[in-house]
Amino acid sequence: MLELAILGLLQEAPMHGYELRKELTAKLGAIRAAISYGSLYPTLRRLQAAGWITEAAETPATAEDVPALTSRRGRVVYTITAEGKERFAQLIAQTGPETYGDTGFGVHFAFFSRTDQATRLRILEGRRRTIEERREGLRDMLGRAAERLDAYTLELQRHGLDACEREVRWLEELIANERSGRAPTVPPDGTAGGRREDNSPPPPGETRKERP
Amino acid sequence: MLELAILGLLQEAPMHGYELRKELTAKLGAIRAAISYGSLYPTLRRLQAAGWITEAAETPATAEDVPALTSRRGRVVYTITAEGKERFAQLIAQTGPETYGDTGFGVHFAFFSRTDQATRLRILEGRRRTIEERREGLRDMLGRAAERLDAYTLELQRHGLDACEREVRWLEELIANERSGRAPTVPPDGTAGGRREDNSPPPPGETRKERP
DNA sequence: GTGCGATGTATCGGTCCGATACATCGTGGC
DNA sequence: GCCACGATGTATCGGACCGATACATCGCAC
Repeated sequence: MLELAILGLLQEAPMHGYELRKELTAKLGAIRAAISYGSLYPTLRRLQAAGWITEAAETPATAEDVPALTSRRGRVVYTITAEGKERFAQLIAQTGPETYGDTGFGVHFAFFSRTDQATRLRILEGRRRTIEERREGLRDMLGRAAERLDAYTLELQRHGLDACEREVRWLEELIANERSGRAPTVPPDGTAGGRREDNSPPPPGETRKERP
Repeated sequence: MLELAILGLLQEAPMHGYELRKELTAKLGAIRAAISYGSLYPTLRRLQAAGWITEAAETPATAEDVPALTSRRGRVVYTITAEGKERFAQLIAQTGPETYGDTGFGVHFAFFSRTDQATRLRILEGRRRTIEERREGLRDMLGRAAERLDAYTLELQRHGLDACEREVRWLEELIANERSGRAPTVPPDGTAGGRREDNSPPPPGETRKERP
């Protein structure tokens, strides 16, 4: 998962580790707290060994001015390679059970603007399936096995069930939007929408289902 | 986390691994999919080494009848020890940053009926604090940094923000309930509430805020 | 001039997961 | 009669990821 996220971010611009972590946190803030350096650096090492990214010591723009006295050490900038872009394309397109888990889905979704529509639809429907199953499990528990559990556990299940139902509705909306060829929901004032680089869908619709 | 959950479940009854996993899945179904054997067995080993649980090969009740021919192998039953109960009490009472994360909070909450009220309140408030911070982070992102992110990422943030707001409200309710000395919300038909063993709170109130 | 928070790179031990392997049991179909 | 199949059951291995920790630099406020 980290691999996919790193490759995706480096595709936008070369970065050093610290920056990468901040961008990662910004992009995935909704699904995970903050990614640890204990994961980040080893993964960068691995990606580099595989030839998907290259490491370059930062050369200050004004290199001639201050040759080597202040020395400006550290700051290793990582750049994605052609093979890395290929790898990203492969990872982003391939779907499996882990694509539908909480983290996997979140990461894939965060890069939906680089994903073709067929894949987007496949992922959204797979995720819906997964959540529906979780929901049924919770419903069963709250129905049949309720007397075996204490009041707090039951309340936890109820809250979880609520979240499942809510997410299924959210996914339904997204799927409907996707099928109609529209971009995802756009905020009321309409001034959003990131820079368009490669293959995000044509966003012709300005419809926004109001959220009261 | 697993350690706490296992100790908590074995306190209700001795079990073998497979059963433990099922119970774990039932109790924590709302917060995590299903715990892996790759975590369960090593943890059981660790708990046993620490003297918190004991392992006993299952002796069939009708042991004399079928002495050793069919042999009935496998089925190792784990039982919690006095030290284990002590350890559980210690783990359930101690709070820290990891107590307020998604998984940590879920596990602690699932054993709230074995937790004293002061600790319950501390955990609920800590969790609320954590979610409020996550919420503020998402709000900032959707406000200031919105133009840097694509439409899908923004939609993900919105959904995350929504979930945060919802959870904060849920926690507020629970905190209010806790302060007033009531048990957690009780389903409308009122036939719930697990067996009462040690220290769950006196549940005098039958009030249930209706969920339309 | 000095302390302190942000920036920045890096490792280590430990927890947990996913895949895999293997054995037993009951049940239903042929 | 028998056998395939799904549930029950124990177990290991490699890998992903986290939390704590260490250490160095930079800019700024006091």
